[in-house]
Amino acid sequence: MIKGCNMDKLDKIFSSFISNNLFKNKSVLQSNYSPEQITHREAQIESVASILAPALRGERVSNLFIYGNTGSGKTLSVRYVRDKILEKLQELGGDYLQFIYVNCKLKKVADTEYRIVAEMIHELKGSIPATGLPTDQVYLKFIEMIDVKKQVIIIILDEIDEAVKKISDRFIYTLTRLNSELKNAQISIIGISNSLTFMDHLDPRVRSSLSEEELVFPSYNALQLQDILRVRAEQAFKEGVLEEGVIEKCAAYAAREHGDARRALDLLRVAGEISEREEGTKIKVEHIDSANQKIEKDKMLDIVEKVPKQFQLVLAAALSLHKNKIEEIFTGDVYNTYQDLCQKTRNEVLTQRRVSDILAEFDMLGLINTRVISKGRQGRTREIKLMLPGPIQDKAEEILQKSLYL
DNA sequence: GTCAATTCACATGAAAGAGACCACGGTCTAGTG
DNA sequence: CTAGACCGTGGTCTCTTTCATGTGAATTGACGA
Repeated sequence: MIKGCNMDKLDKIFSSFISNNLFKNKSVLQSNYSPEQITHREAQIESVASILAPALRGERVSNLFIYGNTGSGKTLSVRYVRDKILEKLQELGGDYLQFIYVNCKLKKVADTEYRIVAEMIHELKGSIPATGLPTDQVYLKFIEMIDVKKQVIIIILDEIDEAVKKISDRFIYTLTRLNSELKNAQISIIGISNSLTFMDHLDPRVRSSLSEEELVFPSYNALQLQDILRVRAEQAFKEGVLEEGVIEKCAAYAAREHGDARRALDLLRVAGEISEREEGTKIKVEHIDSANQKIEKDKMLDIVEKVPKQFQLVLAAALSLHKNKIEEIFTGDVYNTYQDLCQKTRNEVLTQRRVSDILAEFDMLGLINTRVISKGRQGRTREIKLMLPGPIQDKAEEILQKSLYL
């Protein structure tokens, strides 16, 4: 019935998209892009390179531990050095050096010791079932694979703090001790972490072996962010698309978030997309603001939607309490409301212990903000504040209703 | 009024269970020569 | 004789429960001024 009009509209959207493309090459702004040149990280790259250089002679290199805030170029720099070394290696015609890159934060990878080792085997082009084998079998297979010849293996564990948090530091210990079981190959580990305090919680033995060398990546300041953005923007956008002050604003926003360059690039990209959708020909300063909001919003709603049902129930309980204008929400209140909700929707009721954990996880995800307070004789509890801004709240409620009632 | 003990309502930890998934090896079956 | 189907065992993973211990300040009640 509205077919005709619909088609016209779609047609318009498509054609405007084609004719009015602000981007020259959008992938430059995506987070997995590796640029030719890395701005403002020369010193760190040199350090990494000089630490890893002995590998080119087939010698084992020191374990290296790198830390710095998110988006300070850690992963980028390490990958850059890796690629350069591999290039050099090819020039020399050697094959006695291999890198294994594992990002411990990716959901399917992290979580367990088993999967991290399995992922390493994957990186080496081996195959291993996703589950079903004893963990030591997996280690055995890994050892078998790398010990076939004399070679240096450099394992890059990105976001290693996540892995240690989930598992324990035992697996790093096992990894460092693997060398004694190897006859031919040698292993070195590069650990990359966002958390500066991560090291403090480690077993001293692990700590000393992992941080034979240490490197800090300082956060970018606003000026450095501007430089980075300029270089990328030039490649990403067509000429004259960026309005005056856009880069500066972008950099300022990101600098506020601990100088997160990834964030800055995201902002710029999303701003471009927004402007494009509005069929504008320029990216204006206002677009950065909208982009900032949109990124937040998308992130949160995404979580609301993807989280398991029990989580959604808990969130719905907290949300309804909040809607009833109850200023101070505590764990007990949420639990009671949650129980009612479960009965209404015929869902299983979990124990308070579990709900407490779920709330803690929401805190981690940033949907709520909790603070453990003691109310004296009224006991100890979490004080819960919802972190969803108004318009997002409505959307979230919509999503929750849909997935809980239907 | 002051001080230490009490007490609440959870937080936080550790361990273990349930149910799903999976690999592996052994056994059975049907098809082939 | 052999390939494939089928089973039992033993392993992991995730979510959850059970049991146990910890905790910070309002409250209480004894005490002394």
